[in-house]
Amino acid sequence: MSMIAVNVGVEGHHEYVSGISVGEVILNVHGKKSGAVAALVDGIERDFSFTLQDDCKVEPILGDSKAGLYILRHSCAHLLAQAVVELYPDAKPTIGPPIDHGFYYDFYMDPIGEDDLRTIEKKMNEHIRANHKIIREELDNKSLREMFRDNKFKIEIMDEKIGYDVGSSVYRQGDFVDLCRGPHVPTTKHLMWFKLTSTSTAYWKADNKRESLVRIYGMCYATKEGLKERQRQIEEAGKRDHKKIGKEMELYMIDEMIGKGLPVWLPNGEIIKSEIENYAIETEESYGYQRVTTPVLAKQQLFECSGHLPHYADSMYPPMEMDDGTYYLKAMNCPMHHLVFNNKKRSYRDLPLRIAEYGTVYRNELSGTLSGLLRVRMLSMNDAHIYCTLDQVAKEVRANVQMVNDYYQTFGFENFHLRLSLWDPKKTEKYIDQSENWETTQNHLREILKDIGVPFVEAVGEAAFYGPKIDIQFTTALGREESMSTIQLDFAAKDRFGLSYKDENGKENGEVFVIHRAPLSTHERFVAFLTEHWVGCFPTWLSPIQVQVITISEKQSEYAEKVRLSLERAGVRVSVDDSDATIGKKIRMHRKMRPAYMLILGEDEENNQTVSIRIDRKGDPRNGEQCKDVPLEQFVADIFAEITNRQKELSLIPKS
RNA sequence: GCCUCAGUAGCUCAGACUGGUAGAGCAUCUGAUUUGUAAUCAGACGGCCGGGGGUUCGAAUCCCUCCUGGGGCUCCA
Repeated sequence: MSMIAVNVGVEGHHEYVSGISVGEVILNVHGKKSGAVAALVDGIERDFSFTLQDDCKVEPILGDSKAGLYILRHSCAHLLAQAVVELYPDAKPTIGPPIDHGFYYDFYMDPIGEDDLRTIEKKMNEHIRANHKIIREELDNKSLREMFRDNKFKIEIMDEKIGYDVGSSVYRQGDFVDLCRGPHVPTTKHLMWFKLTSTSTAYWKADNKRESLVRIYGMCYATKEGLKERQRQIEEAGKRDHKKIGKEMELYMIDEMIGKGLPVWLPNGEIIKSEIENYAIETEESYGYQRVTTPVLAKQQLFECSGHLPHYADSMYPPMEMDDGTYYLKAMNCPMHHLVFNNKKRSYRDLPLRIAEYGTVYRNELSGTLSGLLRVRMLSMNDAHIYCTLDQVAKEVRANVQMVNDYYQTFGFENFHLRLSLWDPKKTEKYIDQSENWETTQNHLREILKDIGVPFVEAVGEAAFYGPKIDIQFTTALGREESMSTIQLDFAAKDRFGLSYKDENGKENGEVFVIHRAPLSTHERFVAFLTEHWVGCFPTWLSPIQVQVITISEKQSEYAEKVRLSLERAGVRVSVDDSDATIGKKIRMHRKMRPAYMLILGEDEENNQTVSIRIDRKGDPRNGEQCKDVPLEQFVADIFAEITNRQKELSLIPKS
């Protein structure tokens, strides 16, 4: 019997009999309650049953670590499949991966509803109580194919990922067995803290020409607290929902008579949108942009020229037949801006030329994807296109990354990262132009990003149809990632639109590169983000109601009117409530509209020409903070400064 | 578009499973009250129960269909 030396980390080296399982080693070193679900043997994830033959290094993978949760969720997906095939013998399991906050499993079966999820959960709990061992088995190719001969999806997976020469592993728990490379938790009792969350459909291989599958989502954590915490997070995100807050604050409405995905900006929302737009105009003027306005529709020929019709037609509203041709609503501004560029002969002295537009485009997004202001068919934005030489691209991109940083600073966004979005060379039909151009432009952008020195990730298949992009990705309250800003490099427009300029040598030069950029997403989406980010408690400069005046009794109506006038003269948005309701009632009524400040005016304030400032808006942790006896003149001057500086915090009441 | 859940007063929601005269709170309006920091009292107004069709003596309720909204349809053994 030979012995092996196992490096168990801080505990040093231990000697064991060769052939011992890694689970036993972990039990020996870390005890029963270690919280380990699997192990890292020489850096490779292994089941507890993995046997050690030689000297090696062993580390436990804890259930609440990132890798541990991944294994837990993967195992929970198997448990789900076990319950589903037992309850629905005809169901064919396909794939069941762990995902960021849980897992899912896709089945080829008849659709099921929410009630069925509870039945499945019960069955899963039975198997957890039975505490099945989860056993790994190695099979050769032939036995593997024999075992799954009734499941064409598993066979297809083998054809693609395993082939015909080698075998692979399966995992068995009770009567259930699934093709899987593992690793898994040792027994089903580790999967106690799970919950099935929803069901939906997905296509096999995300291909809508293939079979439609039933997808079941769930979440799974190592501990009760983990599960509770996630449920709390979901609940918290619900409170931040812009659709709910948007309704309370009367920011926007959507009416069936107008159409889905076509929001109406109500006065309060319009204020926020205009403030953002004014800020953008100011910023972009300082960055050397010139503004234009182009029509919302144009002839078919324009969109054929731009490449929209061959590559983007599905996302455009259907054509309108007119006596002089076929018209389309614009889905993007770029083709018209290209024509602006071409409107006169350009010299190298004109470059870079930055053309901006504050307008609205219309896109026929799939009806099922529409959601409040977050996904709409009417997109208002501060759009712009930069026309420059290849040499100038780096500087322009850098300026744009800088601009995005400026904006995010003002809006207080911290939870974001850059993403280089590349094309998918396997799906060339989705994109225009030749592969050499894609490769060189992508490399160019990558170099620029490296040179700027900001961290970024790369994503294949996320490019625009006309070129690669730098996207700024934002993480929402629910932990989901959304694109917020985008900087896109277009190498195809110059040929399609014949863009050119007279260069320093007096030659007509056609090497005009176009940068498409939208640093603030669309106004619709951006306001949705802002609303969620601040729970509707906007900084003063963005607040639809900056000051809500509340009188103690109707005796102060006259003074309230004076306060209103002083504030309005300073350009402050103010609203007065001098009704005969009690003070408590009035505060309660107005907090839902989330004014930046409430001003309480009573006899004392009137006598001394002062105001009593209060913060009270739904969802604000500073609620109830107040500041009495502030001279009216001082309040007006201070709030004017706070608004003009676009301050993020309410500074008129010192933070306690 | 596809799957799933839902739609009742301006808002938030009962009633539906088991068919029998549509309910509550808030908001609004009218009185009373004149208020000191998260709900003063009383009364009134307010509904094609999302639309259409069906079953039934009778439908908010059961069935079909359409519309609108929420969630999902990106994560690959």
